[in-house]
Amino acid sequence: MHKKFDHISIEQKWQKQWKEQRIYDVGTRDKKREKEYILVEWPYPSGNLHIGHWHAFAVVDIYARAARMKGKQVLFPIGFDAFGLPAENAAIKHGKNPDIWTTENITYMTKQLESMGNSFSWDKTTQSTDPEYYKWTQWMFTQFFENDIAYRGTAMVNWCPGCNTVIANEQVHNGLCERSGDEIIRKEMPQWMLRITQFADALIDDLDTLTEWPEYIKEAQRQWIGRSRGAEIDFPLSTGDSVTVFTTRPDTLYGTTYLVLAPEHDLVQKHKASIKNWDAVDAYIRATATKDDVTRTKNEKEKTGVCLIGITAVNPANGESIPVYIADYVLKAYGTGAIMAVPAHDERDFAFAKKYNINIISVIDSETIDELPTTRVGVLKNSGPYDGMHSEQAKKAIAEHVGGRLTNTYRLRDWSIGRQRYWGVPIPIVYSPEGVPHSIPREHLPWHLPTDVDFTPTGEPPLAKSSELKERTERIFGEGWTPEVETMDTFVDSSWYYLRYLDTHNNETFCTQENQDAWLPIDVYFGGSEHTTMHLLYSRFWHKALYSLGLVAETEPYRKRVNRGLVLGPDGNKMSKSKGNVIDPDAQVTLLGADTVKMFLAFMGPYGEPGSYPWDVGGIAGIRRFLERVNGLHEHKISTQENTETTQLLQKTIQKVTSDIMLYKFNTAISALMIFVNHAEQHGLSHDSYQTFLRMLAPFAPHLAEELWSNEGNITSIHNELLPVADVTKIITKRTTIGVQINGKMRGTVEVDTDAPEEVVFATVTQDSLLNSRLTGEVRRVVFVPNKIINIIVQ
RNA sequence: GUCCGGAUGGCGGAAUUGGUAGACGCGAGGGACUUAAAAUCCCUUGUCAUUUAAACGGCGUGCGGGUUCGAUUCCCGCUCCGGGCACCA
Repeated sequence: MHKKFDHISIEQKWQKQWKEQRIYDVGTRDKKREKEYILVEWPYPSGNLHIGHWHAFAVVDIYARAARMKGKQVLFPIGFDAFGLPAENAAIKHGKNPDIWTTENITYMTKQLESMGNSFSWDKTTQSTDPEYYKWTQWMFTQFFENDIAYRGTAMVNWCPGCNTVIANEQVHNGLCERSGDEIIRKEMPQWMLRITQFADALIDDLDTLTEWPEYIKEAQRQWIGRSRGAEIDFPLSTGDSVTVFTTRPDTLYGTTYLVLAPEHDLVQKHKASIKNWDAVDAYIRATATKDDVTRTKNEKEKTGVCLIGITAVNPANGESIPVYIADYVLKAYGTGAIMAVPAHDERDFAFAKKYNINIISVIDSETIDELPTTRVGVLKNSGPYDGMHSEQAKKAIAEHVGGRLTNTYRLRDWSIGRQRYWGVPIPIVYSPEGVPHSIPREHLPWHLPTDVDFTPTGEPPLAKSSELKERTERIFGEGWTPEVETMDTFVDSSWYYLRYLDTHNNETFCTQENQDAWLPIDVYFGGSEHTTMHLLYSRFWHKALYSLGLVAETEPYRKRVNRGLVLGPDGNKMSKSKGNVIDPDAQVTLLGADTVKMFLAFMGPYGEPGSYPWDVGGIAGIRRFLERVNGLHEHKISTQENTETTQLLQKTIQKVTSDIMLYKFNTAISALMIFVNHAEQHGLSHDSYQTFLRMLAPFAPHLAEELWSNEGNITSIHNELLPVADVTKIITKRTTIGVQINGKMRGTVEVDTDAPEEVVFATVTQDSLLNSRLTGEVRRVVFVPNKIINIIVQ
């Protein structure tokens, strides 16, 4: 009977020792070794590590450890993204400062993280709430402000009149505020913005340089940015000025029979006096304002709008007078907030024109007979001098003819980063007595978050209630100066943390050029698919903005990106408290051990493919059984010569395991380890093979591998060893089994010498009485693939 | 509606520059050990039919076609599921 697998004492013992000896610290860059910067999305300190965190960090640790055991210098940092709403809500609920709540959570979760036994680079940790961190978030903002990347603009927001504040999209239900029940008004408000749209082309085009990103992630970003190529065209109005529309189809300009403005369009208010049916128009504008995007798309199957009586426009192509409408199917924030409507060639315009009896003129003669509307391109008709021209040429020709400007428009909008919240980075701006914004000079950074603040919601931004902040501003900048009272969106904090990890304690700069050169780019970034278009795009933008200011040397931060799958509850549903299907990792670790939990999560399915995997109670027991057998494997060591098969299998296992790890296919790597153990238990293995196996096991079950390694009398850590390298010469086998097909159907196998030629294999088949009995008639053709298959076509 | 994934045993999943489908694990059934149970170990396990049996055969990777000596893999047309986006001009 072998020694029991006492995971609790083994794990405690080695975690303590690793921590004391700091074996996973990276220290300074050692140029003699290749580097590998492995990044995992830093967690929010919600209070408890859930199974998703384990899936995110413990499984990636296999990859990190393997890289280290390949002799690389590995940076595998972890930190906390600690600003945000939950802390503020908890603070409101418990009357505690968010700082205390956050710090307590971080302390607890750090302990939980240590129980994972990960090889994190604990000497490189940081957190977004540390003033030494947000000092640089603020500094970068001031650089952006001074270079017109950050600006004071306006954005459409959900305004709750009851709460007297801006409400996030997810807090609006059926047009009503989740908290107060008041009807939400969509309105434009002044906001701090970042010019992400200025980088839209680079954000799309540079995706082509990211050759190691999965295509589906790049495609998601392209779609999110939503670049449309088209033209801006001016339509003169009867009021004397003009309206600019954006269109992707300038070739259909002759078919334009009306214009539509977004109800919120500036020109509507401007020409209030000229609009004869103002009451109806005004009512429509007010009705639109109460609709958030969700209800607008749900309930608005039918197109609605109001004609602006008293205002007409001129189609610049043919000089004809056309009516002007407002309609909520045109959005203020997209394009120019106004469209030229071509009912013959746009489905929405068609439905609208039918309803309001507007002219429909077809200007495209497509090859096939289409019912209107058709959005096809084709040869033009009813288009004056352009009749007979093809759409593609006509787009440019007609746009130029009417003085239009070829341009792109994007679905992506500028990033609004101001939040009327307490628990965030204060926006480092002060206003002069005249109300002009100025960035706060570097010597006053960090611009501390004040603590004399009542953060219970009243509608007023919490920072506006701080007398300390007010006094501080006047003391430094002079009487009458006032502070900005908004804080930043937390996506800002996480847009550059990968840079701070490289230089966590630097007081002079966010990260030295030397450290950047030493570690960037990030070799692989592991994360959740929910961040594909938000965080991942924001941080790429942030990096490009820094690049445009000469603060970083490369245009892209992440060389590879891997999105992991999702762990579901045992019932196959998403884990949630209300469903009672939540698996508590701490309980599993106590019961079965950290190595078991980690290996089970790795064994569930291929990492890096967007699947979802139910937690299988029997499955984790199977992993535990496997580790117990590994724990007893030393009893199968033999002092006599090892079986050749065992030697070969070991080499094959090394090959399989090491290559699978690099492909994030930890599931099949573990399967290969199991196959080896099954074999070794039956046939025995040498001392050398045993130790080689342990080194392969080390990334997967670091505690157990260390224990068994030390039991072998080794005095240094197994995690400072190198991964075994397969000896290919030992894998070559003398005999090979070849599949035999007759007329394309599998009929059996034959064993021949490896690399045997066709004649030999064929002869072997004919010597097999069963196979030979099927070879009736004339052999017409033989297809032979060496060492794999022979297919004999008869008759 | 649209874009991106996906569909393989009772379950999670293996295997694709087209070449022996179902590795590994779970579950299930049978057996050994035990007074008994747990644990452990051994055997069986895609499906259908035939035979006393060893065996051998038919079918089989969502559905219907196609290309090929050979298709889970490639092509065409569907169905269903998951995720993203959605009046985008």
